[in-house]
Amino acid sequence: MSRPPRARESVLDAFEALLIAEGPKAATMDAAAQAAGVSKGGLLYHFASKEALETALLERMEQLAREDVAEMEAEPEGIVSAFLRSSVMDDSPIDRALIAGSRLAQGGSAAAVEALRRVRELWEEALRPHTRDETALQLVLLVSDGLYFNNALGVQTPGATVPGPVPEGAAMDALIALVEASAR
Amino acid sequence: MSRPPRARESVLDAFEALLIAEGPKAATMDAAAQAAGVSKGGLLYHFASKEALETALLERMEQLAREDVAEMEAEPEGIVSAFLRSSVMDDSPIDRALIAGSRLAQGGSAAAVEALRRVRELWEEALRPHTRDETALQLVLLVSDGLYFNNALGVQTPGATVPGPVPEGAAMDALIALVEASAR
DNA sequence: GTCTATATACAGATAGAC
DNA sequence: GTCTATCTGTATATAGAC
Repeated sequence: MSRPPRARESVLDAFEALLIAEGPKAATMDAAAQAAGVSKGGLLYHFASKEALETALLERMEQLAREDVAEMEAEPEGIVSAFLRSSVMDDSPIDRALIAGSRLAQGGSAAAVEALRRVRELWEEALRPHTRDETALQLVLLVSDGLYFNNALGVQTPGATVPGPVPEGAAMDALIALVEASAR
Repeated sequence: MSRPPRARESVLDAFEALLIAEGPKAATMDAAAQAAGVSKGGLLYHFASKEALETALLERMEQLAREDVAEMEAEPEGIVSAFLRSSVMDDSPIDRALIAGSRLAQGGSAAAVEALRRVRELWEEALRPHTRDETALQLVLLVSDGLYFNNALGVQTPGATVPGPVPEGAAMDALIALVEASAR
């Protein structure tokens, strides 16, 4: 764990950025190497295969998710509210990691599907003590999944910036209030 | 519109099935041709490019979505309930089309993102008269998106059949009741 | 630890026979 | 309308120099 090589992290960041901005098809090892400023051979020293590169990205995602849950549990506004608000994402490391992981999952990676499922279970366990019953818990999780899904779909087309189906500002506050009232 | 050639529809069905079962990476023109029982040249007579193949699939998806909304509006149990229940999908043509379209979207197709956005607007307009306000409308749509997203992620790994994060049976009934109470 | 050069495989697409 | 054969580009991965 000590301190991963600088170049290794650069490659991982570049691969993640490519997945987010251009999708799994464009996120090739070649493109990642170029974006990270190393040669293909250099990349392959750190990640012997594409699978190894993907695995490393997913491990980083799960680590960030664990840290994020710990932070949310300390939020004064309440974990349900903090959880929903964080589902719209604002370019934080965990948000970027989750979008990239989702791209891998939909691109066909079984490992990514498994990793995302584990992250969702983490959220489920953290939220359970703060919801009335299982139905209310599922409501909160599903609204979050919906927010996340819509947001993730939009990211891919940077030119689009569609007014977006995702509530913002006052509309988001109202939605959180409605879900909290139903769930608590 | 009259009556598309049989072989053309077979190719479209095979392409859709590949997207669902193995993801966008495995859904190649070659694989689609083989699964449909035609040669690559035969496929290319009907669809001159991969883009044309994808466009045809997305057009079929939008047509099915229009028909599906019309049917839901006639449901006696109410459109909100019918809409949520249909979000868990049961291998109907519209469900399969939506999953395949979502695979294309996450695979990087801007056209697929646009098509899915149009379908979502269709739902939005059909549900608006049956919800209390915009916040309630967004709640219903987001829960549906969440159900759909989770279900779509699961499909890809056929061996998995994870107990799944998606509520079933009585749990689903309870969820629908909770959303309806919040939204109506 | 990072590089260049190269092998292998396969996707998308074209040409033209039947 | 469907086929075979082939071209071209590009992705993953290997070999080995520096």
